[in-house]
Amino acid sequence: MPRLNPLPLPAYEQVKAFVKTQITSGRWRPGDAVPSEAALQQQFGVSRMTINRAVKELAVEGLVTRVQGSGTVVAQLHRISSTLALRDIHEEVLERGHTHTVHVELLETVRANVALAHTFKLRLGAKVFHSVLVHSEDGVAIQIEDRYVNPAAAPKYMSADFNTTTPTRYLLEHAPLTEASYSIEACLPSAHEARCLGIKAGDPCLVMTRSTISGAHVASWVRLVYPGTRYSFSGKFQL
Amino acid sequence: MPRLNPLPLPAYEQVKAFVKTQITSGRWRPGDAVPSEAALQQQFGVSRMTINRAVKELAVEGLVTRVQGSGTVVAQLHRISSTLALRDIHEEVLERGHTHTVHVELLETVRANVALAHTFKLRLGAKVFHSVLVHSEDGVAIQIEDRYVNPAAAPKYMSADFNTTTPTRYLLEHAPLTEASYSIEACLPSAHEARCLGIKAGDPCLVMTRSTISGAHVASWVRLVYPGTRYSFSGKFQL
DNA sequence: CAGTGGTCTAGACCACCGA
DNA sequence: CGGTGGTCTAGACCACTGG
Repeated sequence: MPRLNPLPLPAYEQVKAFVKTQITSGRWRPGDAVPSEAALQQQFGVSRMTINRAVKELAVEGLVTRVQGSGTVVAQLHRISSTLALRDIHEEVLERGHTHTVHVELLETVRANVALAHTFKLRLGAKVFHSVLVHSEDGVAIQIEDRYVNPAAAPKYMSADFNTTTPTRYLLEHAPLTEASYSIEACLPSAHEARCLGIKAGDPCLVMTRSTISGAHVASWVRLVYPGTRYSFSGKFQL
Repeated sequence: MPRLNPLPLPAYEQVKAFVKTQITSGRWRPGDAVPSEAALQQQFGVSRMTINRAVKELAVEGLVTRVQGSGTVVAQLHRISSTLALRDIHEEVLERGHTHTVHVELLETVRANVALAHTFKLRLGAKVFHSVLVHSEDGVAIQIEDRYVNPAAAPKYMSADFNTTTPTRYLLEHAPLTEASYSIEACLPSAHEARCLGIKAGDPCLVMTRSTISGAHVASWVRLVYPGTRYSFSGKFQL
Protein backbone atom coordinates (compact mmCIF):
# COMPACT_ATOMS: atom_id res chain seq x y z
CA MET A 1 0.00 0.00 0.00
CA PRO A 2 1.23 3.52 -0.70
CA ARG A 3 2.09 5.24 2.54
CA LEU A 4 1.19 8.91 2.17
CA ASN A 5 2.22 9.72 5.67
CA PRO A 6 5.89 10.45 6.21
CA LEU A 7 4.72 13.52 8.19
CA PRO A 8 5.04 13.59 11.96
CA LEU A 9 1.23 13.79 12.23
CA PRO A 10 -0.69 10.49 12.41
CA ALA A 11 -3.16 9.92 9.60
CA TYR A 12 -6.22 10.07 11.84
CA GLU A 13 -5.05 13.44 13.20
CA GLN A 14 -4.77 14.75 9.66
CA VAL A 15 -8.32 13.68 8.96
CA LYS A 16 -9.51 15.32 12.19
CA ALA A 17 -7.67 18.51 11.36
CA PHE A 18 -9.23 18.60 7.91
CA VAL A 19 -12.77 18.20 9.20
CA LYS A 20 -12.16 20.67 12.02
CA THR A 21 -10.91 23.26 9.59
CA GLN A 22 -13.97 22.90 7.38
CA ILE A 23 -16.16 23.49 10.40
CA THR A 24 -14.32 26.31 12.15
CA SER A 25 -13.82 28.16 8.88
CA GLY A 26 -17.55 28.03 8.28
CA ARG A 27 -17.34 26.10 5.01
CA TRP A 28 -19.36 23.32 6.64
CA ARG A 29 -22.15 24.86 8.68
CA PRO A 30 -24.11 23.28 11.55
CA GLY A 31 -26.56 20.77 10.14
CA ASP A 32 -24.49 20.11 7.02
CA ALA A 33 -23.69 16.50 6.26
CA VAL A 34 -20.13 15.35 6.77
CA PRO A 35 -18.82 13.05 4.00
CA SER A 36 -19.39 9.39 4.75
CA GLU A 37 -16.57 7.24 6.04
CA ALA A 38 -16.35 5.61 2.63
CA ALA A 39 -15.95 8.99 0.94
CA LEU A 40 -13.28 10.17 3.36
CA GLN A 41 -11.54 6.83 2.94
CA GLN A 42 -11.33 7.49 -0.81
CA GLN A 43 -10.20 11.05 -0.29
CA PHE A 44 -7.38 10.26 2.11
CA GLY A 45 -6.46 6.82 0.87
CA VAL A 46 -6.44 5.26 4.34
CA SER A 47 -8.41 2.38 5.79
CA ARG A 48 -11.92 2.78 7.15
CA MET A 49 -10.80 2.06 10.72
CA THR A 50 -8.59 5.11 10.58
CA ILE A 51 -11.35 7.33 9.23
CA ASN A 52 -13.72 5.88 11.81
CA ARG A 53 -11.34 6.71 14.62
CA ALA A 54 -10.96 10.30 13.46
CA VAL A 55 -14.69 10.97 13.10
CA LYS A 56 -15.53 9.09 16.28
CA GLU A 57 -13.17 11.29 18.27
CA LEU A 58 -14.72 14.39 16.75
CA ALA A 59 -18.11 13.07 17.86
CA VAL A 60 -16.79 12.60 21.41
CA GLU A 61 -15.51 16.17 21.32
CA GLY A 62 -18.98 17.29 20.32
CA LEU A 63 -18.07 18.74 16.94
CA VAL A 64 -20.21 16.36 14.93
CA THR A 65 -23.22 14.17 15.57
CA ARG A 66 -23.36 10.65 14.26
CA VAL A 67 -26.46 8.55 13.71
CA GLN A 68 -26.05 4.95 12.69
CA GLY A 69 -27.71 4.28 9.41
CA SER A 70 -28.20 7.95 8.71
CA GLY A 71 -24.82 9.62 8.65
CA THR A 72 -22.69 12.29 10.26
CA VAL A 73 -23.63 15.96 10.46
CA VAL A 74 -21.93 19.05 11.86
CA ALA A 75 -23.23 19.52 15.41
CA GLN A 76 -26.13 21.93 15.71
CA LEU A 77 -24.90 24.30 18.39
CA HIS A 78 -21.23 24.33 19.03
CA ARG A 79 -21.97 23.60 22.61
CA ILE A 80 -18.51 24.40 23.71
CA SER A 81 -17.69 23.22 27.20
CA SER A 82 -14.86 22.99 29.62
CA THR A 83 -14.04 20.72 32.49
CA LEU A 84 -14.21 21.83 36.07
CA ALA A 85 -11.93 19.48 37.95
CA LEU A 86 -11.97 18.43 41.56
CA ARG A 87 -8.50 19.53 42.50
CA ASP A 88 -6.35 19.55 45.56
CA ILE A 89 -5.84 23.17 46.62
CA HIS A 90 -2.31 22.36 47.71
CA GLU A 91 -1.29 21.38 44.18
CA GLU A 92 -3.23 24.28 42.74
CA VAL A 93 -1.34 26.84 44.81
CA LEU A 94 2.02 25.20 44.16
CA GLU A 95 1.35 25.26 40.42
CA ARG A 96 0.96 29.02 40.66
CA GLY A 97 4.44 29.08 42.17
CA HIS A 98 3.21 30.19 45.57
CA THR A 99 3.46 28.67 49.02
CA HIS A 100 0.57 26.91 50.64
CA THR A 101 -0.04 26.84 54.38
CA VAL A 102 -2.85 25.40 56.45
CA HIS A 103 -4.31 26.23 59.82
CA VAL A 104 -6.42 23.55 61.48
CA GLU A 105 -9.28 25.40 63.16
CA LEU A 106 -11.16 22.39 64.40
CA LEU A 107 -11.02 18.61 64.37
CA GLU A 108 -13.77 16.76 66.17
CA THR A 109 -16.15 13.85 66.12
CA VAL A 110 -19.78 14.85 66.24
CA ARG A 111 -23.14 13.10 66.38
CA ALA A 112 -25.27 13.37 63.25
CA ASN A 113 -28.17 15.78 63.47
CA VAL A 114 -31.06 15.51 61.06
CA ALA A 115 -29.27 17.28 58.21
CA LEU A 116 -26.05 15.28 58.54
CA ALA A 117 -27.90 12.01 58.94
CA HIS A 118 -29.75 12.79 55.75
CA THR A 119 -26.75 13.75 53.63
CA PHE A 120 -24.76 10.70 54.75
CA LYS A 121 -27.70 8.32 54.87
CA LEU A 122 -26.82 7.45 58.45
CA ARG A 123 -29.04 7.12 61.51
CA LEU A 124 -29.57 10.06 63.84
CA GLY A 125 -26.76 10.36 66.36
CA ALA A 126 -24.24 8.33 64.35
CA LYS A 127 -20.62 9.44 64.59
CA VAL A 128 -19.38 11.80 61.89
CA PHE A 129 -15.94 13.39 61.60
CA HIS A 130 -15.75 17.15 61.28
CA SER A 131 -12.78 19.28 60.28
CA VAL A 132 -12.43 22.99 59.64
CA LEU A 133 -9.25 24.20 57.95
CA VAL A 134 -8.15 27.56 56.63
CA HIS A 135 -5.91 27.44 53.55
CA SER A 136 -3.57 30.31 52.74
CA GLU A 137 -1.64 31.25 49.65
CA ASP A 138 1.55 33.16 50.42
CA GLY A 139 0.18 33.81 53.89
CA VAL A 140 -3.17 35.20 52.72
CA ALA A 141 -6.28 33.19 53.55
CA ILE A 142 -8.05 32.02 50.41
CA GLN A 143 -10.28 29.15 51.49
CA ILE A 144 -12.19 27.86 54.47
CA GLU A 145 -12.72 24.13 54.19
CA ASP A 146 -15.57 23.03 56.43
CA ARG A 147 -15.81 19.28 55.97
CA TYR A 148 -17.81 16.36 57.31
CA VAL A 149 -16.56 12.84 56.67
CA ASN A 150 -18.32 9.50 56.87
CA PRO A 151 -16.30 7.19 59.19
CA ALA A 152 -17.40 4.22 57.11
CA ALA A 153 -15.50 5.63 54.12
CA ALA A 154 -12.37 6.83 55.94
CA PRO A 155 -12.15 5.29 59.43
CA LYS A 156 -8.75 6.81 60.25
CA TYR A 157 -9.55 10.33 59.05
CA MET A 158 -9.15 11.79 62.54
CA SER A 159 -5.55 10.60 62.87
CA ALA A 160 -4.40 12.10 59.58
CA ASP A 161 -1.89 14.93 59.77
CA PHE A 162 -3.40 17.81 57.85
CA ASN A 163 -0.20 19.79 58.01
CA THR A 164 1.42 17.34 55.61
CA THR A 165 -1.57 16.21 53.55
CA THR A 166 -4.83 17.95 52.73
CA PRO A 167 -8.19 16.35 53.46
CA THR A 168 -8.87 16.29 49.72
CA ARG A 169 -5.68 14.36 49.07
CA TYR A 170 -6.25 12.06 52.03
CA LEU A 171 -9.74 11.19 50.88
CA LEU A 172 -8.74 10.74 47.24
CA GLU A 173 -6.12 8.26 48.40
CA HIS A 174 -8.16 6.39 51.00
CA ALA A 175 -11.65 6.40 49.56
CA PRO A 176 -11.80 5.46 45.88
CA LEU A 177 -13.98 8.23 44.48
CA THR A 178 -16.79 7.34 42.17
CA GLU A 179 -19.06 10.34 42.01
CA ALA A 180 -19.44 13.90 43.19
CA SER A 181 -21.89 16.74 42.83
CA TYR A 182 -21.28 20.39 43.47
CA SER A 183 -22.91 23.74 43.47
CA ILE A 184 -21.37 27.21 43.31
CA GLU A 185 -23.08 30.18 44.90
CA ALA A 186 -22.38 33.69 46.04
CA CYS A 187 -22.95 34.33 49.74
CA LEU A 188 -22.03 36.71 52.51
CA PRO A 189 -19.67 35.21 55.08
CA SER A 190 -20.73 34.53 58.64
CA ALA A 191 -19.00 36.63 61.29
CA HIS A 192 -16.67 33.74 62.06
CA GLU A 193 -15.90 33.08 58.40
CA ALA A 194 -15.15 36.74 57.80
CA ARG A 195 -12.74 36.71 60.73
CA CYS A 196 -10.98 33.56 59.46
CA LEU A 197 -10.54 34.99 55.98
CA GLY A 198 -9.67 38.45 57.21
CA ILE A 199 -12.40 40.16 55.24
CA LYS A 200 -15.31 42.42 56.09
CA ALA A 201 -18.75 41.06 56.88
CA GLY A 202 -20.20 42.65 53.75
CA ASP A 203 -17.59 41.24 51.35
CA PRO A 204 -19.17 38.64 49.07
CA CYS A 205 -17.78 35.12 48.97
CA LEU A 206 -17.79 32.31 46.45
CA VAL A 207 -19.11 29.19 48.11
CA MET A 208 -18.76 25.74 46.66
CA THR A 209 -20.55 22.92 48.39
CA ARG A 210 -19.67 19.46 47.26
CA SER A 211 -20.69 16.01 48.20
CA THR A 212 -18.61 13.02 47.19
CA ILE A 213 -19.61 9.40 46.88
CA SER A 214 -17.22 6.49 47.25
CA GLY A 215 -18.69 3.16 46.31
CA ALA A 216 -21.69 2.54 48.52
CA HIS A 217 -21.01 5.45 50.91
CA VAL A 218 -21.52 9.16 50.83
CA ALA A 219 -17.92 9.81 51.78
CA SER A 220 -17.78 13.51 52.47
CA TRP A 221 -19.69 16.77 52.42
CA VAL A 222 -17.71 19.96 52.22
CA ARG A 223 -18.39 23.67 52.13
CA LEU A 224 -15.56 25.71 50.61
CA VAL A 225 -15.69 29.45 51.22
CA TYR A 226 -13.49 31.72 49.09
CA PRO A 227 -13.15 35.48 49.46
CA GLY A 228 -14.78 36.83 46.30
CA THR A 229 -12.31 39.64 46.07
CA ARG A 230 -9.29 37.36 46.06
CA TYR A 231 -10.41 34.26 44.22
CA SER A 232 -12.20 33.24 41.06
CA PHE A 233 -12.86 30.04 39.19
CA SER A 234 -11.66 30.34 35.66
CA GLY A 235 -11.23 28.11 32.70
CA LYS A 236 -11.16 27.79 29.00
CA PHE A 237 -13.32 26.18 26.38
CA GLN A 238 -11.69 24.93 23.24
CA LEU A 239 -12.82 23.17 20.11
CA MET B 1 -12.60 -17.63 16.34
CA PRO B 2 -14.85 -18.30 19.33
CA ARG B 3 -17.23 -15.41 19.79
CA LEU B 4 -17.77 -14.97 23.51
CA ASN B 5 -20.04 -12.04 23.02
CA PRO B 6 -23.68 -12.83 22.45
CA LEU B 7 -24.39 -10.23 25.17
CA PRO B 8 -25.84 -6.86 24.28
CA LEU B 9 -22.66 -5.20 25.57
CA PRO B 10 -19.80 -4.71 23.06
CA ALA B 11 -16.56 -6.46 23.96
CA TYR B 12 -14.64 -3.25 24.52
CA GLU B 13 -17.31 -2.06 26.94
CA GLN B 14 -16.96 -5.27 28.89
CA VAL B 15 -13.22 -4.73 29.15
CA LYS B 16 -13.76 -1.13 30.27
CA ALA B 17 -16.31 -2.23 32.86
CA PHE B 18 -13.91 -4.84 34.21
CA VAL B 19 -11.05 -2.37 34.63
CA LYS B 20 -13.36 0.27 36.07
CA THR B 21 -14.66 -2.17 38.64
CA GLN B 22 -11.18 -3.13 39.75
CA ILE B 23 -10.39 0.54 40.29
CA THR B 24 -13.59 1.76 41.91
CA SER B 25 -13.69 -1.25 44.22
CA GLY B 26 -10.18 -0.44 45.38
CA ARG B 27 -8.65 -3.74 44.28
CA TRP B 28 -6.37 -1.79 41.96
CA ARG B 29 -5.11 1.29 43.75
CA PRO B 30 -3.70 4.51 42.25
CA GLY B 31 -0.20 3.85 41.00
CA ASP B 32 -0.80 0.14 40.48
CA ALA B 33 0.06 -1.25 37.09
CA VAL B 34 -2.78 -2.21 34.81
CA PRO B 35 -2.22 -5.50 32.94
CA SER B 36 -0.60 -4.99 29.55
CA GLU B 37 -2.69 -5.08 26.41
CA ALA B 38 -1.24 -8.49 25.62
CA ALA B 39 -2.30 -9.83 29.03
CA LEU B 40 -5.83 -8.46 28.73
CA GLN B 41 -5.99 -9.86 25.20
CA GLN B 42 -5.27 -13.32 26.62
CA GLN B 43 -7.73 -12.86 29.46
CA PHE B 44 -10.65 -11.78 27.31
CA GLY B 45 -9.82 -13.64 24.13
CA VAL B 46 -10.33 -10.61 21.89
CA SER B 47 -7.99 -8.87 19.50
CA ARG B 48 -5.50 -6.29 20.62
CA MET B 49 -7.29 -3.46 18.78
CA THR B 50 -10.32 -4.07 20.95
CA ILE B 51 -8.30 -4.05 24.17
CA ASN B 52 -6.50 -0.97 22.95
CA ARG B 53 -9.75 0.84 22.33
CA ALA B 54 -11.04 0.02 25.81
CA VAL B 55 -7.91 1.14 27.64
CA LYS B 56 -7.46 4.18 25.41
CA GLU B 57 -10.96 5.38 26.27
CA LEU B 58 -10.27 4.90 29.96
CA ALA B 59 -7.17 7.03 29.52
CA VAL B 60 -9.25 9.76 27.86
CA GLU B 61 -11.66 9.59 30.79
CA GLY B 62 -8.71 10.08 33.12
CA LEU B 63 -9.00 6.78 34.97
CA VAL B 64 -5.62 5.47 33.88
CA THR B 65 -2.38 6.92 32.63
CA ARG B 66 -0.55 5.38 29.73
CA VAL B 67 3.10 5.81 28.83
CA GLN B 68 4.40 4.34 25.63
CA GLY B 69 7.14 1.86 26.31
CA SER B 70 6.41 1.80 30.02
CA GLY B 71 2.86 0.66 30.52
CA THR B 72 -0.50 1.62 31.96
CA VAL B 73 -1.08 2.55 35.60
CA VAL B 74 -4.15 3.53 37.60
CA ALA B 75 -4.27 7.34 37.60
CA GLN B 76 -2.69 8.93 40.63
CA LEU B 77 -5.48 11.19 41.75
CA HIS B 78 -8.89 10.31 40.52
CA ARG B 79 -9.10 13.75 39.11
CA ILE B 80 -12.80 13.60 38.68
CA SER B 81 -14.16 16.42 36.60
CA SER B 82 -17.33 17.69 35.08
CA THR B 83 -18.10 19.80 32.11
CA LEU B 84 -19.29 23.36 32.40
CA ALA B 85 -21.06 24.08 29.15
CA LEU B 86 -21.65 27.36 27.42
CA ARG B 87 -25.41 27.22 27.31
CA ASP B 88 -28.21 29.38 26.09
CA ILE B 89 -30.15 30.64 29.10
CA HIS B 90 -33.37 30.40 27.14
CA GLU B 91 -32.99 26.64 26.70
CA GLU B 92 -31.81 26.29 30.27
CA VAL B 93 -34.93 27.90 31.70
CA LEU B 94 -37.24 25.98 29.40
CA GLU B 95 -35.61 22.71 30.45
CA ARG B 96 -36.57 23.49 34.02
CA GLY B 97 -40.14 23.76 32.81
CA HIS B 98 -40.33 27.49 33.44
CA THR B 99 -41.03 30.46 31.22
CA HIS B 100 -38.28 32.72 29.99
CA THR B 101 -38.75 36.42 29.28
CA VAL B 102 -36.32 39.11 28.23
CA HIS B 103 -36.20 42.85 28.67
CA VAL B 104 -33.88 44.77 26.39
CA GLU B 105 -32.37 47.51 28.54
CA LEU B 106 -30.02 48.94 25.98
CA LEU B 107 -28.90 48.41 22.42
CA GLU B 108 -26.31 50.78 21.04
CA THR B 109 -23.19 51.18 18.98
CA VAL B 110 -20.27 52.62 20.91
CA ARG B 111 -16.71 53.67 20.18
CA ALA B 112 -14.02 51.47 21.69
CA ASN B 113 -12.27 52.93 24.71
CA VAL B 114 -8.90 51.58 25.78
CA ALA B 115 -10.30 48.54 27.56
CA LEU B 116 -12.63 47.54 24.72
CA ALA B 117 -9.98 48.14 22.09
CA HIS B 118 -7.68 45.86 24.03
CA THR B 119 -10.11 42.99 24.55
CA PHE B 120 -11.22 43.02 20.92
CA LYS B 121 -7.82 43.83 19.47
CA LEU B 122 -9.32 46.79 17.63
CA ARG B 123 -8.06 50.34 17.26
CA LEU B 124 -9.20 53.03 19.66
CA GLY B 125 -12.56 54.50 18.62
CA ALA B 126 -13.57 51.53 16.45
CA LYS B 127 -17.27 50.69 16.42
CA VAL B 128 -18.42 48.05 18.88
CA PHE B 129 -21.96 46.81 19.48
CA HIS B 130 -23.29 46.90 23.01
CA SER B 131 -26.40 45.25 24.41
CA VAL B 132 -27.78 44.97 27.91
CA LEU B 133 -30.56 42.47 28.55
CA VAL B 134 -32.30 41.28 31.69
CA HIS B 135 -33.43 37.65 31.63
CA SER B 136 -36.26 36.47 33.85
CA GLU B 137 -37.46 33.04 34.87
CA ASP B 138 -41.18 32.93 35.62
CA GLY B 139 -41.11 36.71 35.84
CA VAL B 140 -38.23 36.90 38.33
CA ALA B 141 -34.98 38.47 37.12
CA ILE B 142 -32.13 35.97 37.19
CA GLN B 143 -29.48 37.38 34.89
CA ILE B 144 -28.16 40.65 33.55
CA GLU B 145 -26.37 40.11 30.26
CA ASP B 146 -24.06 43.01 29.52
CA ARG B 147 -22.46 42.21 26.18
CA TYR B 148 -20.08 43.77 23.71
CA VAL B 149 -19.85 42.33 20.21
CA ASN B 150 -17.21 42.72 17.53
CA PRO B 151 -18.91 43.94 14.31
CA ALA B 152 -16.36 42.00 12.28
CA ALA B 153 -17.71 38.75 13.73
CA ALA B 154 -21.43 39.55 13.58
CA PRO B 155 -22.11 42.56 11.32
CA LYS B 156 -25.89 42.38 11.62
CA TYR B 157 -26.00 41.95 15.40
CA MET B 158 -27.82 45.24 15.89
CA SER B 159 -30.75 44.23 13.72
CA ALA B 160 -31.39 40.94 15.53
CA ASP B 161 -34.64 40.64 17.44
CA PHE B 162 -33.69 39.68 20.97
CA ASN B 163 -37.27 39.00 21.92
CA THR B 164 -37.25 35.92 19.69
CA THR B 165 -33.63 34.85 19.90
CA THR B 166 -31.02 35.38 22.61
CA PRO B 167 -27.65 36.99 21.88
CA THR B 168 -25.99 33.69 22.82
CA ARG B 169 -28.04 31.80 20.28
CA TYR B 170 -27.59 34.48 17.65
CA LEU B 171 -23.84 34.45 18.04
CA LEU B 172 -23.59 30.66 18.13
CA GLU B 173 -25.44 30.58 14.83
CA HIS B 174 -23.70 33.46 13.09
CA ALA B 175 -20.16 33.30 14.36
CA PRO B 176 -18.65 29.80 14.31
CA LEU B 177 -17.24 29.54 17.79
CA THR B 178 -13.76 28.22 18.26
CA GLU B 179 -12.68 29.18 21.74
CA ALA B 180 -13.87 30.80 24.93
CA SER B 181 -12.50 31.61 28.34
CA TYR B 182 -14.44 32.44 31.44
CA SER B 183 -14.07 33.39 35.04
CA ILE B 184 -16.56 33.14 37.88
CA GLU B 185 -16.44 35.56 40.79
CA ALA B 186 -18.55 36.82 43.66
CA CYS B 187 -19.27 40.55 43.60
CA LEU B 188 -21.62 43.13 44.96
CA PRO B 189 -23.97 44.59 42.36
CA SER B 190 -23.79 48.18 41.24
CA ALA B 191 -26.78 50.33 42.14
CA HIS B 192 -28.14 49.94 38.64
CA GLU B 193 -27.60 46.19 38.61
CA ALA B 194 -29.33 45.82 41.96
CA ARG B 195 -32.30 47.76 40.63
CA CYS B 196 -32.50 45.61 37.47
CA LEU B 197 -32.40 42.39 39.46
CA GLY B 198 -34.68 43.65 42.19
CA ILE B 199 -32.22 42.92 44.97
CA LYS B 200 -30.58 44.96 47.71
CA ALA B 201 -27.23 46.67 47.20
CA GLY B 202 -25.58 44.40 49.75
CA ASP B 203 -26.82 41.12 48.25
CA PRO B 204 -23.92 39.19 46.74
CA CYS B 205 -23.98 38.21 43.08
CA LEU B 206 -22.35 35.52 40.99
CA VAL B 207 -20.58 37.14 38.08
CA MET B 208 -19.35 35.25 35.07
CA THR B 209 -17.28 37.12 32.55
CA ARG B 210 -16.63 35.35 29.33
CA SER B 211 -14.84 36.16 26.16
CA THR B 212 -15.42 34.18 23.00
CA ILE B 213 -13.24 33.79 19.96
CA SER B 214 -14.52 32.99 16.50
CA GLY B 215 -11.83 32.23 14.00
CA ALA B 216 -9.53 35.23 13.78
CA HIS B 217 -11.78 37.57 15.80
CA VAL B 218 -12.54 38.11 19.42
CA ALA B 219 -16.25 37.87 18.81
CA SER B 220 -17.79 38.91 22.09
CA TRP B 221 -17.16 39.88 25.67
CA VAL B 222 -19.94 39.42 28.15
CA ARG B 223 -20.53 40.02 31.84
CA LEU B 224 -23.32 37.90 33.31
CA VAL B 225 -24.62 38.95 36.71
CA TYR B 226 -26.76 36.51 38.71
CA PRO B 227 -28.41 37.20 42.04
CA GLY B 228 -26.51 34.93 44.44
CA THR B 229 -29.61 34.23 46.45
CA ARG B 230 -31.57 32.96 43.48
CA TYR B 231 -29.05 31.23 41.30
CA SER B 232 -26.20 28.76 41.50
CA PHE B 233 -24.03 26.82 39.10
CA SER B 234 -24.25 23.16 39.81
CA GLY B 235 -23.11 19.96 38.25
CA LYS B 236 -22.02 16.45 38.74
CA PHE B 237 -18.81 14.53 38.36
CA GLN B 238 -18.95 10.91 37.44
CA LEU B 239 -16.41 8.18 36.82
C1' DC C 1 17.40 -6.05 24.30
C1' DA C 2 12.43 -7.50 25.13
C1' DG C 3 8.15 -5.50 26.35
C1' DT C 4 5.13 -1.74 26.04
C1' DG C 5 1.71 1.19 23.85
C1' DG C 6 0.68 4.04 19.11
C1' DT C 7 -0.79 3.46 14.80
C1' DC C 8 -2.51 1.25 10.69
C1' DT C 9 -4.55 -2.20 7.27
C1' DA C 10 -7.90 -4.97 4.54
C1' DG C 11 -10.94 -7.27 5.18
C1' DA C 12 -15.61 -8.71 7.80
C1' DC C 13 -20.47 -8.94 9.91
C1' DC C 14 -24.03 -6.43 11.98
C1' DA C 15 -27.89 -2.94 13.19
C1' DC C 16 -29.92 0.77 11.71
C1' DC C 17 -32.02 4.31 8.54
C1' DG C 18 -34.31 6.13 4.64
C1' DA C 19 -36.19 5.44 0.21
C1' DC D 1 -33.07 -2.42 -0.56
C1' DG D 2 -28.40 0.12 -0.48
C1' DG D 3 -25.80 3.13 2.32
C1' DT D 4 -24.56 4.38 6.82
C1' DG D 5 -21.97 3.90 11.08
C1' DG D 6 -20.65 0.27 15.12
C1' DT D 7 -17.85 -3.24 16.04
C1' DC D 8 -14.27 -6.65 15.48
C1' DT D 9 -10.14 -9.44 13.76
C1' DA D 10 -5.34 -11.03 12.85
C1' DG D 11 -2.03 -9.56 11.53
C1' DA D 12 1.79 -5.58 10.98
C1' DC D 13 5.48 -1.87 11.77
C1' DC D 14 6.97 1.65 14.71
C1' DA D 15 8.74 4.58 18.86
C1' DC D 16 9.54 4.46 23.19
C1' DT D 17 10.94 2.62 27.89
C1' DG D 18 13.37 -0.08 30.94
C1' DG D 19 16.92 -3.05 32.38
